[in-house]
Order: sequence, then C-alpha cells, then structure tokens
Amino acid sequence: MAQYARCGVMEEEWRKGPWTAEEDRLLVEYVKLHGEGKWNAVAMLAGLKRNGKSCRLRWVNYLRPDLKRGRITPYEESVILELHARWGNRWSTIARSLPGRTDNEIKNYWRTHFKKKGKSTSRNTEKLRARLLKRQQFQQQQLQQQRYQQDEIDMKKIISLFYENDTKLSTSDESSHELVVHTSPLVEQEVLPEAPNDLSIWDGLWSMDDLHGNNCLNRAIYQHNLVSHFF
DNA sequence: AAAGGAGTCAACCGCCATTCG
DNA sequence: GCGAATGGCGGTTGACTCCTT
Repeated sequence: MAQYARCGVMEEEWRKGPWTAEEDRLLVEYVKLHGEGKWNAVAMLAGLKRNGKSCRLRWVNYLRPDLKRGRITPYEESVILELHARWGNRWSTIARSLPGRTDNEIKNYWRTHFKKKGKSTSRNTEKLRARLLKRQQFQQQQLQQQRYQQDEIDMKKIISLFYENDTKLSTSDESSHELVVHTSPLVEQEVLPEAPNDLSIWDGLWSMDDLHGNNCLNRAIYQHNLVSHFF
C-alpha cells in the first residue's frame, strides 16, 4: 500500500518531470510569503505535488530572481577554469565566486566544454581547442595587464607564494578561501590576439579530470603549466 | 532534406552533513 | 547520545535543439 508522507500527500503521488508555469507560479508565491527553506512544507502550504528536494532545486536553479541568464562569458569561463584547477569538482564553491550562476549551470558547462579527455583530434575537438585557446589568451592578456609594472623576480616570488598557499589550502578549510578575481577594464572585451604555437598548455587542460580529488601535486603541476606561459 | 552527433539544459538520484526532538 | 528529518552537493540521465555530413 501507499505510504503517507507527513504533509498528507502520498509518497507515490509526488509529481516528477518538467515544471509547469503554474507550478512555478505557486512556488514563487510560496517563497515570497515564507522565504527560502522549509522545502518539505511547500507541498502542503503551496498546493504543489512536488517533494521538498524538487522544489528547492527548481528555486535555486531556475526561479531565483538573482540568477544571471545567458551564456557563460569568456571572463566567467576563465574563472571557472582557474577555480576548477584549484578546487576540482566543488561546483557550489565555484558558483559562489560567480554571482548569478548556479552550481548546476557551471557543472553542465564544465562537462560539455572541458570533459573531453581521451578523444583524439576530431574536427570538433579541434574547433573546441581553437575556441578555448582564444579564451585562454584572453585570460593571459588580463593577467599581463594586472601585472604590467612587475618584473620577473617579483613574479617568481608570487609563484612560490602561490604554491605555498596551495599546499596549505589542501589541508585546511577551503570554504573560507573563495578566490577574489580582480578585473581590469578589459575584462568584458573580446580581445583575441594571435595564437601562440606552443600547445603544451593544453596538456594541463585536457588532463584536468585526473586532477580531481586530493592530488595536490598534479594540481600544482597543472597550475605551473598554466602560469608558466605568462612569463 | 534527412540522419546522426554534439551541445545545452533541466531534473532526478544517492550520499553525506547538519539539525532537531 | 541517538535516530529521523531535512538540506546541500556532486553525479548522472534524458529530452530538446542545433550543427554537420
């Protein structure tokens, strides 16, 4: 027999699948009245035949008013790359550094754009590489502008500090170390200089799947591959 | 023009951590 | 202290759209 949930709606009657406009409306009204949280009460209070998890997900990923719509910008992409290199698949942590973007959005973006390891040089892969290479160069130009006045010695000091911090980060509470990205006036512009011949930077990018988890050494190597191209 | 592949997005599932009685 | 309820997160899937051949 069907079991009854606490709110009186039969477990087997939870609706699944795509949300309707009416369900969205009910959920938005509920949040306006009661605020976020208490998601399991939504079914009873808003008249929705959705479980709490489904309601929360719908709100967080789609209905929240502060969500940013549209494609991931080159700048956001560079932030994702950088934070993923540091934190791996901690999508919610990465999302906190990108206001208006959800962990789900970033996760989807990553999987479709960067999780291409192992596939050899098909035409699509080449296109993707070319596209990403341009983005990478954009990121490079950003960094160069930020460090315009610094000489190489200072740079190396920064790198050594960078590695030190990374090692510390891997053993401490990472949630308190959100990356602050300083933007330059050029940040939102599409500046696409000539492509360099050296494609070794891709070695780091295309093998990033291997860098997940706690392998800090590999992560450091990857970061070095990225950063070393700027000097 | 049609078929197949790739990209995109929304949603579900299972696990884990936290909260609460 | 313990167990159930709840919320949050990452992984995965499926449907739809767009692009290429």
